[in-house]
Amino acid sequence: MISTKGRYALRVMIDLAEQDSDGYVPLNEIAERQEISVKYLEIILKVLVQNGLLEGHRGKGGGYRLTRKPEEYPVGEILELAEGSLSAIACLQPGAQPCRRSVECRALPMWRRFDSLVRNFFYGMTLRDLMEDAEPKPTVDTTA
Amino acid sequence: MISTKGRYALRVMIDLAEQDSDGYVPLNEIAERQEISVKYLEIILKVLVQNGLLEGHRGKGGGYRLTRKPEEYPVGEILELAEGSLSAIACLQPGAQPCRRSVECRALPMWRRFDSLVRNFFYGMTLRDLMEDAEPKPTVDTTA
DNA sequence: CTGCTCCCTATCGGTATAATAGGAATATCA
DNA sequence: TGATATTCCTATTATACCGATAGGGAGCAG
Repeated sequence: MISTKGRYALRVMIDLAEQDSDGYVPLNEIAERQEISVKYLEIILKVLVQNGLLEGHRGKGGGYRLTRKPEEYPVGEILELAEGSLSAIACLQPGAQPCRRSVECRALPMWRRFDSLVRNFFYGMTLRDLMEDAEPKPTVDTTA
Repeated sequence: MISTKGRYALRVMIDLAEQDSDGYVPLNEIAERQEISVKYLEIILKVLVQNGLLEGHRGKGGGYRLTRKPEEYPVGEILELAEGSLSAIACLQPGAQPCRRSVECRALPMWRRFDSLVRNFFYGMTLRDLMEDAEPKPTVDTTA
């Protein structure tokens, strides 16, 4: 289950990518656009800054900005940092002590395959892809 | 994140399938084999019984048994019942009121694709597949 | 030095998770 | 009839996580 942390993080990153301003974008602008509390976003963005995905700048004229081009951000990286982990199964959490029953566990191979599937899905997609993923605007006015 | 409910439910189902006894298998036997508390399993199995995936029989000689052949149980069905939902995203939970931003949400198409991926994965696999999924025993003694 | 903005720590109510507990209902068998 | 085995039902608990709020400190610009 992907929580608001991952989803909000992604929305902020997309928002920043779409502004494509060279300068810093203050968080209150982003928060307003995305309709999310500034204070909550601060917490979420913290880990992204610490890991170099974002650069934060204090003071007047400060804000956040991307450190890479959108196509260089795998979605999986953002989600994994914001969520803390992408593993859907406790047994497969990095750093988990291997469960005693792993040898005989009939389900483990499936969990592993699932884990790969999830990882490949999210790491095979970048911020850029999401930007282009916008619902196509209808060329004909459907309100007619 | 798949919790113990889903994982335990699956292990019990596999256990039952592997016994392939025509009769009822008492839960304490399963619990012992699987090293899970009987009382906790009772709770988990309840919903599987209510939905007809298992049949429970009380009294001496009672227990649980499968109501179908293993190949007729999609893994997804078991997980979805035990977990309550398979949706990884709150927006896509069945019965969720559509989020106000769904039209403009850049991430939504990806969440939808992810949801399908997960569903197809788990519904495209049956208990039988898991039984055959056992780690192949090494033919050469690797402890040498 | 004033205001803006990120940064850090703490706190909180609510809910879910992972159990545990006690007993009621039901079936079997002697 | 009664003893025993088993599922079924309801309640309770401790712990942790989620989603968010709050207050203030640190740094930068004008």
